[in-house]
Amino acid sequence: MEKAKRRPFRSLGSLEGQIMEIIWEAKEPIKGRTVYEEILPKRPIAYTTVMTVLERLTQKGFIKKELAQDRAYVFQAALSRHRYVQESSKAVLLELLSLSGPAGVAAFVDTIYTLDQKTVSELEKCIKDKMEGER
Amino acid sequence: MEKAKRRPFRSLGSLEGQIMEIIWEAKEPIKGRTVYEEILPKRPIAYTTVMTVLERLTQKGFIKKELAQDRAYVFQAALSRHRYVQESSKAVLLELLSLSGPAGVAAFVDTIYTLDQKTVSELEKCIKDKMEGER
DNA sequence: CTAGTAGTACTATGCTATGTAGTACTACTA
DNA sequence: TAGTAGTACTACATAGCATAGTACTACTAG
Repeated sequence: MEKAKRRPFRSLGSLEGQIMEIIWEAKEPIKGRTVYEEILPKRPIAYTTVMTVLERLTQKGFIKKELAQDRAYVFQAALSRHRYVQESSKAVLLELLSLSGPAGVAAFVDTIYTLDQKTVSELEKCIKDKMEGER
Repeated sequence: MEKAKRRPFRSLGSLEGQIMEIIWEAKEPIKGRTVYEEILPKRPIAYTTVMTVLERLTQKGFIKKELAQDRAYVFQAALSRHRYVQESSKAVLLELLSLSGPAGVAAFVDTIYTLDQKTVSELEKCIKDKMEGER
């Protein structure tokens, strides 16, 4: 029995997400030690825990690690935040489509409009640009 | 340390989803046995497995069960497919917003346009209606 | 009225993802 | 050369999900 994984694109756990945040925030490659220090105030966990998660994120392809001069590895995003959002969006959309077709996606859009006005405006602008670009 | 569950709205596992599909498809309350029979061709699992999942879905509030005449329970959706889509959409959107603000949602919308033309058209129509309704 | 059958409830097992962390090995530095 | 920082390896707990067996219950056909 194959196990129809419902999401080809795996989403992140809370610690993983927090760490990705830090990595995205840092424009440059960042050391595990630094990630650890930044996360400490918010979440008192061990250095090795951070390293473990960093390793797992690397395996999952979310970040890349590279040997730096001082033999410490530095990590950087392999997937920009933007791209991550896109990928996960796509996964969700495809799920919605398969679940209830265009109507499902429409329901989604509908939901967007329940959000705050500012966001909606930005979206409209974005969509208009897009539409103009297409035709 | 509290564990910041990243999704207030829990998504469904593959079997769970498959079963919800069947329940949504059936317009009327449906018996466990029937669900079982419908799922068998696609996924050869035991009757009790189906019942277990049905029970879990009930506990999670996705479906309701009711005693029928012949002492068998019948199940029906407590959440319409539409509503489910909306709820999960909202969860995703909020996640996107917190992750990268309106730009994140925009990236999402962007992604919509990578889908097939038909879907996009439907969406545009839907959005236009919506916009007109608002102002 | 009794045996079989269908149904439900309860319980259990295995797997995977994730969070968490300890320990051992390595190499630089004071 | 000893201590320190870094990495790798291993381990353990928990939770969610898929899966299913067993025991108990109640209707139904002889």
